[in-house]
Amino acid sequence: MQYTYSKDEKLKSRKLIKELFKNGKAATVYPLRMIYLKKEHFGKYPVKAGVSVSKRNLKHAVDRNRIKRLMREAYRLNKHLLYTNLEEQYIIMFIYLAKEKETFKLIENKMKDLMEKFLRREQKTA
RNA sequence: UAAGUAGUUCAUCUUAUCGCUCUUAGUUUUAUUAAGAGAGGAAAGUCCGGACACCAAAGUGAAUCGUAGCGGCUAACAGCCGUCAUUUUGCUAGAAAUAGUAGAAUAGGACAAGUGCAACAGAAAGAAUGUACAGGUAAUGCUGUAGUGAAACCGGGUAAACUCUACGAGGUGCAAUGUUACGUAUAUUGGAGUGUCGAUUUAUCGACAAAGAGUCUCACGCUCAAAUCUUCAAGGGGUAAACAGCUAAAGUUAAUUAGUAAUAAUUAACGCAGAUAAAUGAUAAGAAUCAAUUUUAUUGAUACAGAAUCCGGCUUACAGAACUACUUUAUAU
Repeated sequence: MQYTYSKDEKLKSRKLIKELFKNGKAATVYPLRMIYLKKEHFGKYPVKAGVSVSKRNLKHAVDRNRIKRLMREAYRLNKHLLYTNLEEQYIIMFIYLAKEKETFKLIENKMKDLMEKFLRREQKTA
């Protein structure tokens, strides 16, 4: 299993992001919220994912960068949960809801919980 | 030695594992391998000044805005340096006025164009001239003194009051702008494209007048048209895709020379981030510094803050460390 997170695995197209926010469904494990949508994106990987932190919650760019890096790191180390269990292609956006900075350990644990919650829900509907 | 003020420099470090962006080279066909590079003194606020780009000349005047002793530096500036003046603080001299010296501050042109404003006190704060006393005249606040006040007729004070003077400023910003691709895009619908005169090639040309559009506001000036066209309005769609712009630059470091200095010149070395839902990171261990507890180990903290076209400034934020200068206090000689 590769623990990479290269350009092809990132959600970059503005068009896709617009569509995601319009039609996507949400799952929350505080302080993280996941917005996801089943969508053929013709990439090589099963998932395209991005992260986002609201300017309203964290005022300084330094703090937002820090949280985004932690979230990306947590996703990178745990994405195999999604890759091994998904058969169709998805686009996902992770959003940080808290107004304070959190540690990496907490974010990683919540990320795992969130992914499991997401998988359970998708397998039920499938 | 300690504390304070000002200035300058730096602003945690090392190793391992797992990653990200760019460049180069290879493998070889779209993935991977190797090497190298990868945030700041403020990258911040967006407050000034430029470079660069476009606006169909990028013009003149007005308005508006800005600057304001003098000289210099600079691509330019509201910045910096020097200097004069004024105000002010300390010290020294002196009986004092004041002078000398060290530092700090200053939106520091003009009230001899016009208009406005001036608490309290005072008759009166600007059309001056009341009262008392004295002097003087043909006559009169004509003259002096008293009284209030910071200031009472003096070319009075006041321009971070209007105003005047001198000088300066066209506007919009890299989502500028150019190329390519996608897209039925010169889509579609509606309105307007006038009048007079002259020439002839008889449907074109030229001149004049009026209207329209553009030129940030106003005026002038300038520019813009003949039907697969121009302009105005309505109105729907689409990309926010790729490349260029995009980082070699008023560059950084060092030395020498010129200059009181800001700064400039010469020589040598270096070649120093270019992302775009946006790279420059995460985790673990150790070291360093500080604080607390306790007593020699544990716990906690390590600031302010993250490039977005690029430079020069200003302003604001900032744990701590080092150096320099000055001031104060204590100790020693």
